[in-house]
Amino acid sequence: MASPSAAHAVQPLSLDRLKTACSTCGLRELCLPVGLSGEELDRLDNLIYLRKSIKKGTSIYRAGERFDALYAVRAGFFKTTVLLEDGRDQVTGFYMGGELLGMDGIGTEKHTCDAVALEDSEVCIIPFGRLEELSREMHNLQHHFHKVMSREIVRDHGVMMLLGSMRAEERLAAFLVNLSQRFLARGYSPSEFYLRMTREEIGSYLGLKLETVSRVFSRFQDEGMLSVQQKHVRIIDIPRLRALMGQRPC
Amino acid sequence: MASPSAAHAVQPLSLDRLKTACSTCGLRELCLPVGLSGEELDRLDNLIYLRKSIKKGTSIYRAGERFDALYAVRAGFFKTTVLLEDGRDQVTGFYMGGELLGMDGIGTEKHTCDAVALEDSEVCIIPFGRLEELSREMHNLQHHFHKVMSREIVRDHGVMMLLGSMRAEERLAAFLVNLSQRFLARGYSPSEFYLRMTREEIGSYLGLKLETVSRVFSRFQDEGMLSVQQKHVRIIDIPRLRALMGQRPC
DNA sequence: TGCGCCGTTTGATCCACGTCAACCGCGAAA
DNA sequence: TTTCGCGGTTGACGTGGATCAAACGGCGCA
Repeated sequence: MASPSAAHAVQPLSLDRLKTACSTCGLRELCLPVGLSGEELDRLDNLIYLRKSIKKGTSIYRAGERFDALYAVRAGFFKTTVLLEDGRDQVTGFYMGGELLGMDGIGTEKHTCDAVALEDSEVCIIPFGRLEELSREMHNLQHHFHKVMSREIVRDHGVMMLLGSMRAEERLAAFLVNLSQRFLARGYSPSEFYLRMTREEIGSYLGLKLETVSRVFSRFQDEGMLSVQQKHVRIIDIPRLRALMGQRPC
Repeated sequence: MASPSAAHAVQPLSLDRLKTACSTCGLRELCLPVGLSGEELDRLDNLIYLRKSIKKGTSIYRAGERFDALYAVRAGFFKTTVLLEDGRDQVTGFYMGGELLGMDGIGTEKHTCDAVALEDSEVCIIPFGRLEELSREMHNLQHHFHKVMSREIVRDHGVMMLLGSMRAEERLAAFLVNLSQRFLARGYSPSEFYLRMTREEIGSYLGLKLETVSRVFSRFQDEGMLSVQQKHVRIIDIPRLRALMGQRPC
């Protein structure tokens, strides 16, 4: 249903444009526009007018490529991976609607990881130079962008904690609780969802082998904490899962 | 010895002030002022006029405390640690001269880790609100600050890689090579230095137990790659150490 | 409808690192 | 100078997760 203010927009192009805008995006409360006023939103809309479809298995950018934009996930699901010279690679993050990709590239002007779609997806392109420009004029935007970067750092510390001092069960529990919360924030069920990534990708992110991930899933299921079949997960006992992720080994 | 330009500054306060300024700080090429012109540097000096001494073992800030400033290490050495409810804690980083601490706090306005001095140290206080203000007016400062945050993210990805897919020897090699480079960038010897942290702190950072760290040090020494006694390290074969950190297990 | 592939599950075995314990050595305090 | 305590080293042993291997099952494609 078109909003009253859009009713007199007669050109299809204009309508398309409207659909692209942050101001009408369902994810604006999770994404870059958080805290912006109506007028400010309009200015951000002028900056973010390009979108791009990314087919499953293809990448937005790859390590080594020139950095010049950030990407906001509009729809779909992504992973980022870094790789060592010897071919080993590791998943460093999973990204869903409203989350920002590409901040790793600012420091060196080159991307340092690959951002790969785990399903057919769509991203909004945020030219970084213009974002800096605009955030020089818009206090709120500037501050919110700093918050987003800071949270990425805190998230990474959480993963370091997980990789450095948690056992396999605790890691998977933490992973599932985190996914659950993020689905909830996006209006999806926190207790029932489809995993977009393989066991191997989960393992890579958690510093485990796929067999271990599979075994821990089975153990959780045996203990009645959740049910899994393939990529479909239903969490039955979130409190127990949550308790597990901060518990001593013995 | 006072520099010629400071010779006619008669008030002790003024001299003190001069010593505090970024413009005369030996670390300015590594720290926040990177890329600033003379006039810009002066403006930054007006912002960063407070310093603080931190005794060994005490902290600049602790998790949960209100965030309102960043801290640049002027002298000394720090670790940051996060802790789980159950008491487990983990070192998330080591910081030396010219590096910025506290960016984790921006996102939630509360610090999320403790920043503890590993030796008597000194930090410059950078009030964050004023930094945002100034970086709205100064392009270069804004961009450099974004780069610093981005590099923190990339550094964390490196640690995640290390924790998630490297063996103990590779981890310690990577750690030593990293330290070596950072000492070099600060004009110290890249091949001979004193560790400011204990084996336990190294282990915590690398996801290993102190005994393992100790054993790997001994193994490296037996193989002639370095010599260690207590906290004194002399690296004999950097190339071999470097080769080790990107090698397959077998 | 049947075939083949890839992701997953499960079992048997191995090994890198953790755990537990003893001892050493340096530096601070008495 | 001796003592004490903490950080570090080293050894013996245990174990969580890796590795190797086999089989399953859902899905795309012929």
